[in-house]
Amino acid sequence: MRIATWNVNSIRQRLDNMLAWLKERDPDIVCLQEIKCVNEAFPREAFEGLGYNVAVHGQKAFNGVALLSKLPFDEVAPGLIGDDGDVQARFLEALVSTKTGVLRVVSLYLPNGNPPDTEKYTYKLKWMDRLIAFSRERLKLEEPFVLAGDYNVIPTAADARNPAAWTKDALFLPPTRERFRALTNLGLTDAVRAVSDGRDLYTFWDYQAGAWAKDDGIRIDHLLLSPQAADRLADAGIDRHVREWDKPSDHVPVYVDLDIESR
DNA sequence: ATGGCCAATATGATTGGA
Repeated sequence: MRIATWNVNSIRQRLDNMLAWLKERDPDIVCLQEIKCVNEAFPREAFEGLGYNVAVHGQKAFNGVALLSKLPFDEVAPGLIGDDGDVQARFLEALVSTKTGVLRVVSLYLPNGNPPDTEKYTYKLKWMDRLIAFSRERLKLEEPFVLAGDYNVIPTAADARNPAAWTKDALFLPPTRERFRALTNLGLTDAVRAVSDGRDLYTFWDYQAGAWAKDDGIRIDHLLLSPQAADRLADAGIDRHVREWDKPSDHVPVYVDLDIESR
């Protein structure tokens, strides 16, 4: 079972790249972020033609998350608990059945939070508190559970080429990192870090300032695994070569392989 | 000198991203 996450920065601008990458990596489940369209505008036929079931939680112009799955969805639920007034499309949860039992997957797009001296940062921190509460509840189910997406969190200095450049940024400020640690301290495993100690494990390079050319990247897209998923962890990786393609997203896909029969 | 981009919008300037 291969599960991937990718912030595509507009699904409609990235369709060609997505189809090329799906053919190459052949994931069973894909968590997408920043689709930047309403549900009706999502090009679902392109993915259904490849055998994927499609679930979309879209919004006009910004944000928007989606799930592609070769296994049928048993349940799909948009939105993160804890604030009924939150209208931003950043969270989509689904349950699928495998030969050996259920698998729970979330595609999330955690708020950026910049600039930090504004309500944008308080929204980010509250959103993270809600995510911690949600995860605590789901972990009680003791299921294989993958919480994947664009976290907009640089967990440690080793996750940035130039950590000093990020010290005052919402992605790296201590309250942000504290909450990410609170999340992993619940018992969730950062899949990429579980299989590699290396630097250069970046998932985002800014379009500006020649960041890609200088490999001035950060690792902010993560797959967190429940104990029942982490016990089956076989591999994890980052498809950084996709950043080199024409019309790239500023993020690249990240994937995990679990020893779970997919079909 | 610490820069340079990209996407969506009742668009041609503004907002958001990170």
